[in-house]
Amino acid sequence: MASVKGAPAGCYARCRALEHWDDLRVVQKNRTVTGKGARSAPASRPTIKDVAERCGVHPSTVSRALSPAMSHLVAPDVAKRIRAAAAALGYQPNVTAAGLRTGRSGLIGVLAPDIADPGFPPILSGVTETLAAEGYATIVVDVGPDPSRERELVDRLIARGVDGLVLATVVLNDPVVGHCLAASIPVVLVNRSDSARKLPAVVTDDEAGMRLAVDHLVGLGHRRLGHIAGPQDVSTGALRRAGFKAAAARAGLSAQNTLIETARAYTRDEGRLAALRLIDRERPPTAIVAANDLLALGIYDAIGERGLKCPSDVSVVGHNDMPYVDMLSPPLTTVRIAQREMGNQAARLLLDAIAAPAARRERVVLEPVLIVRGSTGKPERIP
Amino acid sequence: MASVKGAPAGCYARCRALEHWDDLRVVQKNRTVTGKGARSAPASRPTIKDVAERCGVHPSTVSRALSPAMSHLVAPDVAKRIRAAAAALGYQPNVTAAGLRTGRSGLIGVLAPDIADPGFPPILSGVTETLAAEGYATIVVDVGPDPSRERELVDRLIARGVDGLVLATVVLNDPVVGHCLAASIPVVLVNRSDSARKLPAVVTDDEAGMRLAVDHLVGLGHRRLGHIAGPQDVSTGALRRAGFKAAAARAGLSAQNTLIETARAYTRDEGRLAALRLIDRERPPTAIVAANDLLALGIYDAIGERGLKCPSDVSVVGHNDMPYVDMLSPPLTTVRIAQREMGNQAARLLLDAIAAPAARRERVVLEPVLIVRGSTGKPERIP
DNA sequence: GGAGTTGTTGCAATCGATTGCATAAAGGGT
DNA sequence: ACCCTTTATGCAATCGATTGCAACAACTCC
Repeated sequence: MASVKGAPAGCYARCRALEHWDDLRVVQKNRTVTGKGARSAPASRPTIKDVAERCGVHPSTVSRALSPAMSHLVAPDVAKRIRAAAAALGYQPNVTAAGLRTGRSGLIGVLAPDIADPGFPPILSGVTETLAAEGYATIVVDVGPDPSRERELVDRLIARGVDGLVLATVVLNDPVVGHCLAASIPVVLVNRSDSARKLPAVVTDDEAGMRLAVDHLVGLGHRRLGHIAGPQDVSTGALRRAGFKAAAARAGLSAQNTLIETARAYTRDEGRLAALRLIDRERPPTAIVAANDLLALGIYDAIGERGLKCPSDVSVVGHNDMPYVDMLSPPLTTVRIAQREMGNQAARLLLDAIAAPAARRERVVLEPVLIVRGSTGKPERIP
Repeated sequence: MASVKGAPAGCYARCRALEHWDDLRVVQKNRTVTGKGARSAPASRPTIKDVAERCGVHPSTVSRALSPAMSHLVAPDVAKRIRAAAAALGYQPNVTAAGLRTGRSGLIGVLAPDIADPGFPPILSGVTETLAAEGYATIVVDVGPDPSRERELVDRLIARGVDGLVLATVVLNDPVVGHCLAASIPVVLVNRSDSARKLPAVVTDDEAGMRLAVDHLVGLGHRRLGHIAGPQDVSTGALRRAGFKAAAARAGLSAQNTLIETARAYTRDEGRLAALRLIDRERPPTAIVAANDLLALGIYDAIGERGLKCPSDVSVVGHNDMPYVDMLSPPLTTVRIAQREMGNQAARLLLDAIAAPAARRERVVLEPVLIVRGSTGKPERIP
């Protein structure tokens, strides 16, 4: 090995000879490894140095030849030779080492409130799709029910050297927002936004969505509407609730005819409990608008429990159009939000923020669409 | 800064004085940064060196003090001082740098056939839960419809330095299996297995699951059963099909009374098409067992299209018990597999493989459970 | 033909943490 | 007092790729 190390380098004319030598060396190397047994990794991946030795050039030249941004600095024929050698050896750059030097890891952290929530995968899918196209990989972290872990998880991701963060978890006045700002790491929020709107975000027009739902129901003849609001510390929960009230008022409904119950979480069971509170009132609403499809599922449960029928006794409108709600009985009328598109846009925004850290904070608001199915109909008994 | 660098180190007695000096230095450093404007990263994270300087010890001592495995090598009081300084500075080790040196990244790659498939999130959730507890983070990659990308994606993950792989994508005779074996990287399969069973895997007993479904239907009086098989290059597709045939034969059904149609993919629409082929036969089956809930959804579609009723005209059994199939109309009778548990076990197996690369290849087979709901009933018209 | 360009390549420092080895001090035994 | 452990710490190399700078060649221009 030492004999080769001392060989002259950087001289084209000798390369044929060097290749010959190197082939011998490689064989020897293999034999040594096999003979000795386990010299650490048996199938240790080739490094930039191996490629350099095989070509008789300096590692730095290999680095430049293989980097699109720097390859113009190396002679075309040498670059070609290097690329060929790299391919022959099956060389793949060690991203960790490059990341240490350049300070960029090519990793993006994604914080999710709950991976198992059917609303999340489409967003994630959009995020990864766009990021993967730019060579980034994503680390998805499930925060779980305890939001206090969020801060620690962000720190862990930063320690891992992520180049940016996608947060699908933030609550209003979330301390993690300030934390990210202080760490000056590119961040983009998705589906939710912070109260101060200090960070770029991709959201849907929650208030417009509620207007679609309310107008649809009022158009059907409903005059007494219920709303099951989501957690009020989450932007969607607060905004959809506000949107419901505003839309109802605009449609001429009095405050007594707009009933609101708040769910403590976006879960089916919380939806059920809130729906029962609504149904069990003295004068129940003829239609209920849920802040979320999962809550709507709970409304179905409650309706069944009370022996009522949807939509004849109670109409139901969901929100998000999560997969397969068209298969429910009755198929759920819901406000569709473009989740995949939301993920794509969030990734795009994050890439922009990474490219130009000082750029302005953009905010993308997507327009929701009402999907009318079987869970809404004319009220049978006008109260 | 040079003046401090030259200060004597490794001497407890001088530490108070050094701390004093260092505080001064820190202030100066801050002032310099603020004054100069943007000295690269404004909020650059403190390194092990910063902690060392602050304590007047060598960086290696800090490294040892902060590493649980090595901390026994450093004096308790010094270790305490170091931990305090690290906490004060908000020091977090740079995982990238450590990974370069140690060769371990703390990253696990997960290959998924389709993140948006409702069956996958629970598995992923189980995997990340167990891995996160051991300090690992997961990179999830969506392979998408084109399986030829799998090999390249694996290589990319390996280039990223992942310590192991969880594959939820492999097909029978998948070349990627040999590729992983050759790369000698810890791998575990989940939900699917390779034909040669050369890799550790966590699967459910597919044949037992089909027996549960078939026996249930035969018990209800069905004598002519249909099966919608999944893709035959996927272990679940082939094994469930074989399980269906075996169970039907064991129950005394003739070959003419066991009808099989194969879906080209685990999708709702493929299920619909296959179900139509089954229903449109001269003598259709009175019950259909799907290899997967998504296919069962398609059966519902087909039944509706032909103006039939489930379960009175056709009973349907699904497989997987994916979220919210209890909300369908009728609620889906299905074979439940412990997806989250599957993820947990896969992660556990992978951790074992990383800890002891030479250990034997384990194989975990989970037992499925039949969940009887409303989509199965006695056949109305015995054919 | 000498000075100035342009184009290629090598050299060596660097990123931040880890770890085998050397060293120094403290403690123990006779 | 001397040698021999034990314990605690520092030193320097290392992981693999990147990049500013220097060096050298070939070429151009006057």
